[in-house]
Amino acid sequence: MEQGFFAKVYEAVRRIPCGKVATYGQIARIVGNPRAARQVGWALHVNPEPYVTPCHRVVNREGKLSGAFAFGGADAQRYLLMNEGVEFIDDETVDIAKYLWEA
DNA sequence: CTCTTGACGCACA
DNA sequence: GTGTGCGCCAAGA
Repeated sequence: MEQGFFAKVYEAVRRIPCGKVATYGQIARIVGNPRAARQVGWALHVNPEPYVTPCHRVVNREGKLSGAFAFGGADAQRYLLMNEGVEFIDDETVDIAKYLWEA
């Protein structure tokens, strides 16, 4: 089941604690490819198990939602993050400066 | 096997 | 500080 890059992405994303958010670049760096931030998003795109891979805690460098959410839409993502205590600056932007996950 | 697209990031103007 | 362009890695057609 070792998909290599993908498996690492899922593993890193699952490490994100509740109430925290991580950036694609952060995940990319963890998996060993700091330049593969795009592939991180792709890994979540093919996210085989969105219930175990909290892609809703993964946002871009600006804390902005990707827009393409595998759970049910950005609306669901806002609800989940807000439910975890994450504060939103905009309807699709979280206060990543305060809720950024520290690996 | 080759080209384009893609849930991003960083450098430069 | 803001806007635009290029680059990196991987997968689909």
